[in-house]
Amino acid sequence: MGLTERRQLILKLVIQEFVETALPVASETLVRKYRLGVSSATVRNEMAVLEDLGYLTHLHTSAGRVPTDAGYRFFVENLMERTSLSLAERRMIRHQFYQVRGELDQWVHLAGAVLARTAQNASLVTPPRAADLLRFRHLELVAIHESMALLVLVFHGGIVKQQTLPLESSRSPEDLRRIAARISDALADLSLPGIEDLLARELKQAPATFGEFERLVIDHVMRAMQSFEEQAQEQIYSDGLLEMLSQPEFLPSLAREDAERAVERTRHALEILKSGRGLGALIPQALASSGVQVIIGGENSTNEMREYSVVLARYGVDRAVVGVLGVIGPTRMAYPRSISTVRYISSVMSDLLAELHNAEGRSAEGDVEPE
Amino acid sequence: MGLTERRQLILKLVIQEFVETALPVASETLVRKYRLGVSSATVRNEMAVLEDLGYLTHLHTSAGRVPTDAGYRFFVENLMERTSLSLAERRMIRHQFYQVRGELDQWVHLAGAVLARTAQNASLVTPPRAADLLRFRHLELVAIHESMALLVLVFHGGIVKQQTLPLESSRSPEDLRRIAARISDALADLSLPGIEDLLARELKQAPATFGEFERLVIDHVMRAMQSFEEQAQEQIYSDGLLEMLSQPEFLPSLAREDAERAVERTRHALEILKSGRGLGALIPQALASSGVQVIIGGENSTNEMREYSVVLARYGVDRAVVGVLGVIGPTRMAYPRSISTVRYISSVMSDLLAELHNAEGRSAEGDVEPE
DNA sequence: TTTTAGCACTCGTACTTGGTGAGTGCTAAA
DNA sequence: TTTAGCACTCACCAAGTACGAGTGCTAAAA
Repeated sequence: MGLTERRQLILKLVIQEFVETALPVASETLVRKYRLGVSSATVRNEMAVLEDLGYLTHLHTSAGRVPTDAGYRFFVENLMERTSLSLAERRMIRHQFYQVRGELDQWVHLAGAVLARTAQNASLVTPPRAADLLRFRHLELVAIHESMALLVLVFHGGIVKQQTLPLESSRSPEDLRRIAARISDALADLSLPGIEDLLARELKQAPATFGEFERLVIDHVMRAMQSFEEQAQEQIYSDGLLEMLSQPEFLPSLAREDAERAVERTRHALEILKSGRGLGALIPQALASSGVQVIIGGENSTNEMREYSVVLARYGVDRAVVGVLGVIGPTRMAYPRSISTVRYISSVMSDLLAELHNAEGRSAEGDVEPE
Repeated sequence: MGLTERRQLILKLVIQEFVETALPVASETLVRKYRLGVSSATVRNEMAVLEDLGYLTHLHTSAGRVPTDAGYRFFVENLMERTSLSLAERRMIRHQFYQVRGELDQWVHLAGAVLARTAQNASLVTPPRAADLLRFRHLELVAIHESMALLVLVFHGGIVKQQTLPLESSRSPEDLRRIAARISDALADLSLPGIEDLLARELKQAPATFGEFERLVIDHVMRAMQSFEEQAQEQIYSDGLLEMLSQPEFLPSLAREDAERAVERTRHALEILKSGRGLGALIPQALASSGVQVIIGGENSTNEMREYSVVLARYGVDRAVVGVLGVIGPTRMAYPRSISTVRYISSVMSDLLAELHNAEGRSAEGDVEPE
């Protein structure tokens, strides 16, 4: 493929310019702004070649050039300079996470907010979940009143679930405590299939190990695990809608265009983020591969996402708990910045989880960006 | 005051018509559609009077009439027929809550979703919180590994909080269990000031009751309670943005108007819901009063909310746990429907919480709408 | 062979104009 | 008090015009 130095430079500049201004880029503009030392006609010729190669387009004859998905792809792969967040930004982010270090359930929200603010686009984060199957660790029964108890379930990876449990007859706190301890010991470290096995074996024993009430509790545990496994796939937390909607694509005032388009796009963006359609498919993919993944526009599996790019990374502790986080925005996106943001926050989250697991995080692969 | 029957009828019809179509209402339209038996000129004269009284306005000379805030207020107070949700709707809603009856933390989300769908507007829900001070019930310590434990806190009202707790030295499960039981007993049923008292008294005793580690745990408990009390004010869950944005106010295609307005309004709505500015002030107010509250447009304390109305109700079990839920949307809102939706869902939530508290809910005041 | 000046051509954007129709406000008669 | 009649207002729409940014092409220059 005959992409001369100059053509690469021009492609890079067109993309940088377009990402910055959101306006089609004219040959004249490039020459003036970047002192290319050649005439606009020359640049036009080069642009025409880049267009033939599929890296640029125009909306109509007398409009400037705009990158195509393939153009962005080439940029991300070959032209982009790999940057990091500034030291000040990294410090600030670390600090914010430090402030909620004890509250595991805040991490996801914070990650979402920070991603969005830093990349100026929407973010998506899946809560950390067990790398393979959810494993039981411990349960607790707390009476609320005579006929109602609270069942608190703790799983490996620091995952906590609560459920209410109706009591047929009043039970003393000691009674509940004893039962909880008994079941906790019996189920310790088991996954859902493991518990099923246990019950199957237990059924064959003549003197039943578990009483009726204990069976009921175990049943609730199993159902909670079941529903957790099922829900886990779909749970995508998302934030930064407002940041994304500040992009000119959604502001008719800046990008001269039919204002109705902006409204439609806004609704569309809302629907995507709310429903998670088109996003769900990306998660398993991101979980399977390491490093930062970039999906650009039409590369998305669903047509709905044609105008959006997604930058994703896995985070967590290998073979223990993992999750996915990323940035989503219009294809006209500051890829270098999005990528470094995603990479950095993934490493922070990994470190946090590693602490919980007393293990090395998988922020590895040479990306470590120490505070 | 001098509002004849006919004028009241006309005001009512203007509002009904405007709420339905979102278009200014012409005198002719009313005569035709509702067979008023008088000429349009008569209706115009009456409308002019209603305008003088401040119940209606015009955008310009040759446009139909539009209700003012005062018009809506009069409608809500005097003209509106009090309706209920249909039996089918109530059944469906009850059913949905029944399906998540065990999962307390799902209730808020479900309430938000159902409110939004039923009222076709955005919803807001605050999680149930202790009516006065948060009271401790129970805690649990679960080791995650040698130097990290999970602290699970259970408070009155079924509120559960989790925190991680670094351990200086490894401790056996029995050790942790014993410590947890000891502290649980000591702090049982105490509020934050109560715990402070206890510690103050304990300090005077010669042989210290609590060891160093136990003090650390109690410290974490107190900090968690503190931060919970502080956060509780601001926690407003909101849903139904998409439903609200389907209202013609936000769709330039239907309501002929500068499309840019629609975009601005959309951003504005997003900001309000996200930041909770202008909403926070309503919560204490709604907590203080019983029954459904309606705040219309300019009646809001903040200017930002000038174009929105809010329908709010308290829910919960008096003197135990309470929360607030409601609907927010453009002033052009189907008030009867919003009000009955809010009332019904408040009663459902109250019933659910009452079950947890083994007490009668406060869905009382004659509004009981049994399934 | 590559670069560039020059220029015609295209097409989106903004602004103007005139026509249309919905709806009011007023007046005078019923 | 009601109503027919009518002038008047104003948003909306379509067509027309002018403008300007930017390209594509061509032919000459390097």
